[in-house]
Amino acid sequence: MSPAPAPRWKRLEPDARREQILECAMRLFGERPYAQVSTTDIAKEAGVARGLLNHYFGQKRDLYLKVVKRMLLMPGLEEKVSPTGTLRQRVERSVEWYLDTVATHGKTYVAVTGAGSIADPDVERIISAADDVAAAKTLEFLGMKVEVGSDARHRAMMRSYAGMVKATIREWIRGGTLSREEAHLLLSEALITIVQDVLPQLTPPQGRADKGDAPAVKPGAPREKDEG
Amino acid sequence: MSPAPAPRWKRLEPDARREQILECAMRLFGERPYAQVSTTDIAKEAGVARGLLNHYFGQKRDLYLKVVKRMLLMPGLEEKVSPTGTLRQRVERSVEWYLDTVATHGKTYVAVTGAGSIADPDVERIISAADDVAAAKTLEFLGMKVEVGSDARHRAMMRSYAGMVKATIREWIRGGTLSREEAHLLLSEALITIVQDVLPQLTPPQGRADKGDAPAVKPGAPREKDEG
DNA sequence: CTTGTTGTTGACACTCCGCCAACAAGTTCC
DNA sequence: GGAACTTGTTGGCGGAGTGTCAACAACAAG
Repeated sequence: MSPAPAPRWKRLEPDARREQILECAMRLFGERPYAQVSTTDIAKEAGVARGLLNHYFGQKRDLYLKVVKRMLLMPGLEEKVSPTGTLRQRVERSVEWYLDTVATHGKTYVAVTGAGSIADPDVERIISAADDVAAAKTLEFLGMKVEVGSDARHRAMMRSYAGMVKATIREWIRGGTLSREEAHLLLSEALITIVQDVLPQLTPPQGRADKGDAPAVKPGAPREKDEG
Repeated sequence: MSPAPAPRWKRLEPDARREQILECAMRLFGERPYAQVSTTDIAKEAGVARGLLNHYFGQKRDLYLKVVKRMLLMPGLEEKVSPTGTLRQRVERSVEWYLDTVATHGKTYVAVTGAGSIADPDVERIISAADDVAAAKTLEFLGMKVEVGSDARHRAMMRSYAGMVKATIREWIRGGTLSREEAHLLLSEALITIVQDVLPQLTPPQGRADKGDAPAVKPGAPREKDEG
């Protein structure tokens, strides 16, 4: 009889194989830090040869970059909530949405965004870019669209705020030293202060204006809606 | 003549050699991330054999731990400023002092504390402990000494705030996307909000108190400007 | 079955790290 | 001054991890 070739390994489409490897890598990188995950581990987890990782993703760092990108790819904020209500209400909905989104990713989000990450300019660039996108969406949702002159500093301050967001989520997810309600409270109050008190104090690009002189958004009097 | 032995290498006291190696390690770890600094580089920089690093510091990670400890060893806050004046004045002096202290360390501080660090539980533990010390000093200086019941959550929130502090300093030191004055503004306003609005809202250890029950400052009723 | 395409493998070479026995600089004692 | 001892220091060995590449095998087409 024909001795049923009994293939020693299965042959997959490049996209399917790529996806499978990526999922295994995401799982392992979420369990332990970058340096503790060897390419051999990932290959064993995926049931393939180690060389295949390099074939599909190049260097180990490139594979990690793909994991980070996948992890930071979140559904848009503007699709879930509508920019109505007071500034406080919108801020609290934004924070709520972000905590919900992070909760689904859990440990991997903390591992990817936290200090427990790889020290690499490319990784930092990607995370920073993702922070910028989230910051822009949040600012637009909050009705803080301002002129381009001070946009760079606005984004810088939102990146600073993102640093607290990550640290807070780490306290919440990992050790449970903060409850979800406490994290929500902290992040909401801080964001309100930044949007309402700090950003308007920035001196405009041309000429100096003292505190509360002529900011794009006056403190305590946030504009209602300007996106429609 | 006596053939001048011509020693091929110099013999140092253990403490002196340790210090010399540590300084070289601090310099290199400040220039590029952990993984990019090989023990061979440090040994070459110090002009010693690579094995000597292991002899004095154990593993490479242990040497990095020493660098982090040295970097986070800062002069005490309470010695420089006295806890007088309004809350805002004390907060601004605290921030001022911290920015001054960090400015002297510069890049290395950013490299050690930022996301561009090693992913290691020990390192995180040390950084977290240092954050706790700084947070405790700051809270005490600000006169926020509270009962031990909610102390754990206070420290957790201060660690969250520390996340923003590091991110802000990174924006200031690295790219210069924020000026020192802007960093000062952001960190001061945020710290005031946390100390004044957020921490008092924490539910006491025994029994729950709803929002606005008896906090020091009610949410939604922004504080009066106490700066002039 | 033969041929061709290409997803996949296994081994080789290189780098980096921890370990350790041997070595030498400096000290003490005679 | 020289011998013996202490100990700071070296250099090489072996293991682990990674990138590369030619050869192989699974599958499709002729």
